[in-house]
Amino acid sequence: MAESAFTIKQTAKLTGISEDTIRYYEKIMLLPRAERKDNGHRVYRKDDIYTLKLISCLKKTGISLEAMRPFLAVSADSHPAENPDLVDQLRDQREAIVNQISSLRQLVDFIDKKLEEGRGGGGCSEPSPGDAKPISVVEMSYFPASAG
Amino acid sequence: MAESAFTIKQTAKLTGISEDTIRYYEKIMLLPRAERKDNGHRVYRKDDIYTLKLISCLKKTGISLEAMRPFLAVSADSHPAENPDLVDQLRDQREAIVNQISSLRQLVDFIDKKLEEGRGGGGCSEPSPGDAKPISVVEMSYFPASAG
DNA sequence: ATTTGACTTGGAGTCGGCTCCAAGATGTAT
DNA sequence: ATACATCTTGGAGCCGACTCCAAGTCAAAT
Repeated sequence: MAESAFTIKQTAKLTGISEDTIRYYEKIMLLPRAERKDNGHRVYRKDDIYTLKLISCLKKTGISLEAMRPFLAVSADSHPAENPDLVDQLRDQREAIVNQISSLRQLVDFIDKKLEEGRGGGGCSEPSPGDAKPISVVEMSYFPASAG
Repeated sequence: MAESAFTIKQTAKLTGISEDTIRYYEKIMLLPRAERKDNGHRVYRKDDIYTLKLISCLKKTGISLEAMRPFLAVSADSHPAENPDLVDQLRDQREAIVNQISSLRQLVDFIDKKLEEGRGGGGCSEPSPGDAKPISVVEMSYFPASAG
């Protein structure tokens, strides 16, 4: 019968996202309106837990709630390839994330240099629009490139 | 004499950070109080430009202004190793960033999978407290690990 | 002398993302 | 019956990071 239903409290505990925040996500329609019991209480299922965990995962990457929508849409939709808009949004996100990764890598190098020695600078340039190649940040200049 | 001095307007243009934002950074003391001319106008030098570019770089990684302080301190301080607090903060940041990178990598995999096929899930687990090993995300389960 | 422009200050407003609260409905335990 | 817990709703408040504005200063151009 009841295929694993959870209260909002349990859901919060399972996902590490507070009850208030879960309700907030529903309010801003990041999540679909949750199923209700006769008394109006929200009911969550496995899939909802999964979605919330996905959100929590996306949050770790630092993206905004708005930017998450395509991911959640594509996660719900089992045939994403049929939706060109979605595919475009995902491609854009992918690119943004790859860039972010390379900024972060350079930052790690910057820290390592600072920790190992006591001098030297690191910078962060516009990642070349190629792809995620192993960048040798050690060779980077203080002033990467001036913004036009 | 004047070793390359810039107005706030020029600085904003050079760094891609708005004048208001630069003043704001000074107000919250993310930046040291800028030198002033006789008329009270701010003057910026090469080093200040560099610092602002570093901030802009740090912002790309998604860290908060508060979290930037150690970086800016270590960047200004030429002998960071002598300040243990700073070193600790940097280590913590390094760890956080490495974790963020692995979350982001998994996300890229998630997108790739969604784009290539039309199904499957990706998740994002707690990165094992070892280090940045090449994680084969392809093998990840839908429900990585429940939060205690 | 006055206008124009680049700047100063302090403070108010905005937006995203929560977080907290009060009032009310329902469910179970005593 | 009454107390307590668990939920509901709507709305207010908070924090970070800006962003905008009004009033004023100063310097050069007309």
